[in-house]
Amino acid sequence: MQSLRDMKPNFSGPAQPPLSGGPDAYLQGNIRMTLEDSELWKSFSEIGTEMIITKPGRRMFPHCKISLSGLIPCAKYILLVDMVPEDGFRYKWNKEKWEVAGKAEPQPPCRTYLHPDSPAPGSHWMKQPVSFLKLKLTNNTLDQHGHIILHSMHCYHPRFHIVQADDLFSVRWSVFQTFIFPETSFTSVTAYQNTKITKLKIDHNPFAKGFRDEGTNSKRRASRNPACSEKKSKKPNTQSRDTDDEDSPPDFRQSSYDGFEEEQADLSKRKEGEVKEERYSPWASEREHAHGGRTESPVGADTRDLYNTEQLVPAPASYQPYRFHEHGKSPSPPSSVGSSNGGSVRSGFESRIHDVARVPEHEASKPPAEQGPSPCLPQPPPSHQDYAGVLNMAMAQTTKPGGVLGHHIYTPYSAEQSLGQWGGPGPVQYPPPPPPPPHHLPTDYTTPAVHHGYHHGNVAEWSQYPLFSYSCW
DNA sequence: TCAACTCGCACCTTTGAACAGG
DNA sequence: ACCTGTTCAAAGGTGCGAGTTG
Repeated sequence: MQSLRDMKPNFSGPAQPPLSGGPDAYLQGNIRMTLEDSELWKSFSEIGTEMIITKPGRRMFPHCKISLSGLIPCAKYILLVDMVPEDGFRYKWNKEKWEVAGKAEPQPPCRTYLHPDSPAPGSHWMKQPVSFLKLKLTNNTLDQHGHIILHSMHCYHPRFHIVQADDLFSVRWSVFQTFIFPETSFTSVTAYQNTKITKLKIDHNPFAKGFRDEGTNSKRRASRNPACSEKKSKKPNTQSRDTDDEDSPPDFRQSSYDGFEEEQADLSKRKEGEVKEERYSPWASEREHAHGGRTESPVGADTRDLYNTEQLVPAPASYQPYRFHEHGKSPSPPSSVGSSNGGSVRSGFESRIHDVARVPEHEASKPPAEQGPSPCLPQPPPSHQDYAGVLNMAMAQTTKPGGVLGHHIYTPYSAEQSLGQWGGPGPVQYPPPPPPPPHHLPTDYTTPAVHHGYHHGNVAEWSQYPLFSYSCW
């Protein structure tokens, strides 16, 4: 397991003080997050994970499931997940590979999924793996169910946030610790593009059991398409026209997901992350960027480094790039992805800093080659990238009278419980308007006063706006 | 023309209520 | 009355493939 700091050799700042000297050092010290089903995630990531998004919302598979340790058993924590764009591009599936198809669409309203158990004591979170099974993805920008809104043919990765907070209202001035697992990056699609992914999904998702070759539905498929019945009865994946059998990891081909779950008992299959110092809410961070702090200044970089809220859990090189940038016409092999920026992990890192820290329209005008290859590749996230997920949220908020905020957090509470929204009312402007004038933030984001000063609003303000309309129960 | 998207379908798992038995 | 286990139906999660859209 590698820390974010390890992946950023250029960030010359002193090894960041673990903030151990601070008053909240006790809660920063040794939180550990482990991705369950890591091997399954890797098997998808090696091919290029795709997640179906639909208007009514679709679950992720594999779904996000983590284990936690190092929490204070009696202290309450809130767990959140949001989706962060990997870059500023839209992709298309062309000839068995992903290619850049233009600039990314304006980001939809950023939403955060709150684990239904939140808030709960550390002992609760640590006693068993925490599943985000009910998290759903949608491409419906007008979604009213609280699903996470994504654009199709774009690349994202989930971010996990742990906040020590007694209740939902105190979250915003609590300390965030953010974790990322590179192997969880995925491309959102409305229909599977890569038949290998389809096959993996069918093989491991119990709900898709009916599509397995050994399943009872071979008759159904045969009846639906008699012409192909012979092929389909022999091929587990009815869509597969490529070399599935050879290319798919044999371990996953016929095994059931249940079986895989059993295998997961082996801790070696997990992916662990160590905590990095976390100081303030990622949303606060993004706000900083949205206020003009998006930063290209070295000072800004140092500051980000010092107070970075994101915990990177780097992926092994084995499931590196599968996606090619088309720029320059010739798709570069996975190994060349990093080299375009110098060949180091750091390179991809920096490229993504550009990708996410800028206004999409802006970055799209840049030749992708300059920005570096992308996406969905298990790359170390840049510190800027921490803020990407809510960048447009912050922009929208700061530009719309009344403090519109696009970052919605949904909780298990009922729709009737209008606990409020993360800082603003109503629908976010979409696409987001231009960023507001620069606005500097103090470095101490841990005090409520600071949050107030930056439009985090107060409890009363939140409670005006229905937010927790989505129950994951 | 075609890629992306939507929708209805059949098949499947999950969930919880209802019931029986100890 | 309580607990446990079983059965069953409803709800909802899947990918497929045809049709639609831009």
